[in-house]
Amino acid sequence: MGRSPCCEKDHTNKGAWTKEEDDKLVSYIKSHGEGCWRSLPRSAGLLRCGKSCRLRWINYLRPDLKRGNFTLDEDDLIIKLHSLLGNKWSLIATRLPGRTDNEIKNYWNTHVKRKLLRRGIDPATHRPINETGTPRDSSKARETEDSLVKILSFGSQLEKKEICGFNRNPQKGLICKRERAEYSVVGERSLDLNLELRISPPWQNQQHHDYETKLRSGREKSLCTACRFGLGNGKECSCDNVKCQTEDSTSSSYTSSDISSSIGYDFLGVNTRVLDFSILEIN
DNA sequence: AACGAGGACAACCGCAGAGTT
DNA sequence: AAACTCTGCGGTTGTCCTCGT
Repeated sequence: MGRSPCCEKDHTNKGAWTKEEDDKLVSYIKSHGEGCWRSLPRSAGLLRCGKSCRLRWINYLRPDLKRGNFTLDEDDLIIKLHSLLGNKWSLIATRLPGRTDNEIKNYWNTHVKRKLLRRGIDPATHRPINETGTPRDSSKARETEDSLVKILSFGSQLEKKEICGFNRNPQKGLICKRERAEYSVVGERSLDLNLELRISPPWQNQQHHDYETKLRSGREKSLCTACRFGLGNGKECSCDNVKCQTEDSTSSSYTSSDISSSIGYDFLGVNTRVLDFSILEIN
């Protein structure tokens, strides 16, 4: 049984958006908010597919979008993130405020790829083009694997039950198969790695910086990570967040001790307890 | 001025995963 | 558990623009 189409294709416009359509979409979302893309076109009086509306809003009309050329910093960040994450454009976009995954993908395909090729670097693997052999074949490969293990175990001491196999896919970069990646946290943080890439949701950048600044100046009380992630559980939590202590968020299955033990080693923006290493797959 | 090649980027398509019934 | 819906993602395509000849 096939899937039903997301919209009636006979009665929808396609192609470039007109100013009128943009205005309709913007004013509708301003008054009703995002979401329910399927019904939005009809409600907003647009002869467009819901997917098309979503794309138009996310990639072009959203007010927080940063237009204009990519800066050198953004350029470098994209390259670094791509070497780690591969073509995970949405994930990369979360680290570049005001940039969309589509924009970054286009930028990568039209600028960065060429730039790397000019430097003699394979944009798919981030390794010199003339370098032969798979990572597994060289000492460099071992280094690569070691660094990924360090990344995976960032800030914590992990008991490495079985080192997972690292395969390099030309399209997707390093792959760590989940069934072979079994780690468990056995102690406090021991590694002090500065990986530069502290991947987290975009809002965390400024918020985290502000929080740390306030903390240092004594204007902010310390909070457990559960509270900082909005997962506060009043029963177990003993941090300074009053809201955290009084709210009975029974919906959360994570205790504050679970989460506070994970402070400092969030990866990909998700607490390691929330995103267990055993299910982490980079591909 | 006309044309073609290549670049830039907006938009579309198909698929997968999560959520719902 | 299965069927279905909705949303988001990544790859690809289409169109417009710029530049060189």
